[in-house]
Amino acid sequence: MKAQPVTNLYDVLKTRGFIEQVTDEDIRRIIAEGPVVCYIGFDPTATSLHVGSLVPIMALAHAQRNGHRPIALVGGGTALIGDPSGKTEMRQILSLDQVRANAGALKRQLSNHISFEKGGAVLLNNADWLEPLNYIEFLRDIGRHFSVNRMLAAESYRMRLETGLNFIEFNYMLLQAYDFWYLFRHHGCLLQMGGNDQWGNIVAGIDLIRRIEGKQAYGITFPLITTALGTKMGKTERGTIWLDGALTTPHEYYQYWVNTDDADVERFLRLFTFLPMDEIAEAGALRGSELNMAKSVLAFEATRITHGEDAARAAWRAAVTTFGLRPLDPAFMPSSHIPRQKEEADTSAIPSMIKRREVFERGIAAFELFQEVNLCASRGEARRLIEQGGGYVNDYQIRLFDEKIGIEHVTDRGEILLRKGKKTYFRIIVK
RNA sequence: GGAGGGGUACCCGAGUGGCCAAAGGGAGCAGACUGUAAAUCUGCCGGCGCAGCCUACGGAGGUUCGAAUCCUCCCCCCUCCA
Repeated sequence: MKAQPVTNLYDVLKTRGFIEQVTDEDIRRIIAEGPVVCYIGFDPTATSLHVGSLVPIMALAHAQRNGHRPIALVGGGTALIGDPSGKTEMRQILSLDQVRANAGALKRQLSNHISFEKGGAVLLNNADWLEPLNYIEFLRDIGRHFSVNRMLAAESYRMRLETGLNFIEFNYMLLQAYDFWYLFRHHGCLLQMGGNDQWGNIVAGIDLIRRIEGKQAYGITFPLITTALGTKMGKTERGTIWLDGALTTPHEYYQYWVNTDDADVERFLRLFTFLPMDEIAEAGALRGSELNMAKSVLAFEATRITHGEDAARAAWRAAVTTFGLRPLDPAFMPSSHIPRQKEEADTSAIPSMIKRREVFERGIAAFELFQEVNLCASRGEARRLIEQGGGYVNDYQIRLFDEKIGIEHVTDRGEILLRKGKKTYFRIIVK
């Protein structure tokens, strides 16, 4: 093993495609001089983070890997206000209880990517300092530093000035600026990162720090990541790809990544894995169906990062059993832990449901079964699916929509494998 | 508060008494072609064992043999005036 080359976090982020805007290029020099405390805010607006939050999460992980100290800030306080940036309508304001519950879930998930062990990353909740704020004091100490004229000029508000912006949302920028100042003062945080829609809020924080402390702080924003098709990251036909394994199984998660558009593979390997850049460049040079190897690696690594190695291997085995093995040359992307040759067939990662043996002794119409396991939303849909030739049992195409599925379909593994179309599998465990 | 415009399926959007389960587009699903990619082409796209029935055009009533379409009241959104 050769020694790890000295890397600059800024360069890492830059070459991997994380940087859209920087408030001041000096940040590169400052990062080179020593460990820096940096922070990114996460809104606890849902019970889980999703793939769309992966860019900031990976950025924090890179910071940690390069010897810096990341702060993940849960916006428990600001979520009570609602950030108007980049939104055309007012966001639903969450209740205190919802925010608290979501903040807890968020904490658990972030710890898959970042180590909060002693001396590592820090997880803070801005409710801790925002809630005790006193309105009059806040206006006198913080509010006086803000120019309404300048705030109105901010891109994040301009759009909303047309549709309407109410006072509570208008204050969001002050609170986020206050967060940055608070973290600067109490945690020595010099750098805030965030999505490009956060630019105005980040700059406001830097200004506030300059005014109160007379010191310089920095900001980096990430590009908005969309797929080659122009869709948002992590949003699919079937819904959001969550990071919580209970909401999106590791198998679905793996499948999401393995279905990446050709044009996105190299970019996604840079953003969503830790594999070295030279290996990624090599993978990106592949053409046509060869790119599928790179997609497997992407899927495996992305799944490994959020769900762990075991889950990733199980998802890989399920993919290999249903879609066939693609042997990988050991010399191809050697840093990846992806299995490279045949392992035992294993479908355990495929979503499943337990059904009683009697059901199949009696026999059940295929379309009914497809609807019952939720492969189809209604019986009508299941019926159409099968009539159009998209229904399979154990990889045999069903001809009649009401074909009886019986005990003879149960495999020696005690399962029935249903398939919808080319790639949606469902496993019935017969007990 | 006054005047006007509007609320149609997942989204956009046509329809202004029967031919409307509602044009067209997008999204989605399936099939063909492929590489678990994209593009393209074809079919499907409210529910129900489906030549029939049920539910649906903001909500509640009403007129009519028949209403998304006409009338009344209510709710919501937008524009202009105050």
